[in-house]
Amino acid sequence: MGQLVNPSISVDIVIFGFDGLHLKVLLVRRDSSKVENSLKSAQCDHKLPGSLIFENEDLTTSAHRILKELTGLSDIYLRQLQVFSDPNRIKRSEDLDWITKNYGVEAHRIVTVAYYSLIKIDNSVIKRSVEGETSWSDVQTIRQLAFDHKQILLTALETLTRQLQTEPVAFELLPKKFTIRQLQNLYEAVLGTELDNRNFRKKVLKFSYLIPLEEKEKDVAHKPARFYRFDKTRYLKEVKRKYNLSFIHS
Amino acid sequence: MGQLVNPSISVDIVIFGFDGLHLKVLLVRRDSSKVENSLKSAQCDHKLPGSLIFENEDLTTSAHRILKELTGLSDIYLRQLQVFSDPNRIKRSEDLDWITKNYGVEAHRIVTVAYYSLIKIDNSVIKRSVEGETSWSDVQTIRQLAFDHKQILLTALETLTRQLQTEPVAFELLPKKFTIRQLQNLYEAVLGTELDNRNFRKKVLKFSYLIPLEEKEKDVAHKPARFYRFDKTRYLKEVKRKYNLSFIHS
DNA sequence: ACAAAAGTGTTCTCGGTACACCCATGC
DNA sequence: GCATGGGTGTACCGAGAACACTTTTGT
Repeated sequence: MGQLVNPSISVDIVIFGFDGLHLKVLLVRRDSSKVENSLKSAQCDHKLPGSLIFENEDLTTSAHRILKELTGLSDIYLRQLQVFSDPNRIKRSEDLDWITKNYGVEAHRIVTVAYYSLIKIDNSVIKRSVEGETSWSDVQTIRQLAFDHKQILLTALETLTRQLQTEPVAFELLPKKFTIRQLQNLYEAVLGTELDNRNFRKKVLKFSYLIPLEEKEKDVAHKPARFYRFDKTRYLKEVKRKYNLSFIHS
Repeated sequence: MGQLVNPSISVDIVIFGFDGLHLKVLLVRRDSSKVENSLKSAQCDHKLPGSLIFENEDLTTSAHRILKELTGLSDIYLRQLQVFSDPNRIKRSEDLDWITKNYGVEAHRIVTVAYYSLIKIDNSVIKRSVEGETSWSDVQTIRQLAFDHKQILLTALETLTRQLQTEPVAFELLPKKFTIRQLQNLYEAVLGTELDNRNFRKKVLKFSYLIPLEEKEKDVAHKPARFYRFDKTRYLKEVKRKYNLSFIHS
């Protein structure tokens, strides 16, 4: 690496994606070949992407570095989640061995800062070098993960659910052109409920920042759906307008 | 201390209080006597309470330890805010000197985890040992603070504003018995707006978890106001009820 | 012509907002 | 009796929820 590594602070990232129907997380397979007794942890050999940090970098920079190494992309939605600092969060000796051998530093206790990130699956050409090591898993089917990563994932899910209801983060997960149905599917997948299509449409089509395009679906065996795109500038204007208005009321 | 200190991770706490009219923060005065050139930083000699962490403690435990040392209280509302990790957040050499001399460890770069905490000012008998060193400051009047603590304070304020509108945290800042007017003053102070008293009452009195008491104000030169208390159990029930109902809708 | 999903409108309820006056107390 | 802040009610408006049928395409 050539840079000074801080042996007590790491960054882990929950990277969400949406395939049109299910919410996915990007996981990496731990290479257990360096550690004996790897069979013991056979069922736990997936973890969140992450890394120890360099002494001269901001943690957000670390997180972006990890994302870049993994996906090749650099302009990605990223947000700090929270710190996980239980002194026993990495307790099993194989886990400590794995870290020591993987990073070449003597690891004792590691405090990790969790981030979560939203990416458009179509964009994310997972880089060749790590292919086979990384995979999209359906969030609903994940049973366990290495370290305390399951807990981190659950926290990220909670945050995503909340965000989705208050901020326009959905569009980070959808392709640039999307149909209203895709948008609704995303909300239904994350919130775990069914939504009334008529009311959903009525609601989202009121937003000035949802721009209808001329383009429509093709080769589908039903009435083709119109595509829309998200206009960030208009969104910011709309938020500002509401904010201003809220000062008139008391 | 007798315990192993981690020299690269600290905890800082924004402790909010409410005096009935203004929102306050608890600040500590830096003892600059150990550092030369202390005059240079005369205008910056207040900081948030904080400390480096021990290797064997969870960060929340660290934060509670700091609160206990400062106020003598242990059952206090505490919540993680976020990490501040700019490699240059502590850049001035006096600052580094101060840390080194204060903690007796060689400090280079410190990543800090900010917490925020809400306390009832009447309860908080600031412990004698640190009296004179700590003080409640009016949030609106604070101009600058040591390190990046001003920025941390602003982040905490934002979070508090948001929380106040979605969770019943107001009651952590008010005495156990309070009047509706006190509650309204708190909202007005934090949100920075005036609220219509009739509508405010109508709204909050609908909550089943706001319990009217028989007791009223005394010795006031106007109609005495009734006291209320917050019932946490009922709050949780009400939340649960709403949550269940939200599954009926779609 | 039929299957399959897209797209559309109306009614009702409820929460939020605007707004003005009487009430209990100390002095 | 008057000054001071506590406490109350009504009318309007807009957002959310329930609910069923027509449209466009491929086969």
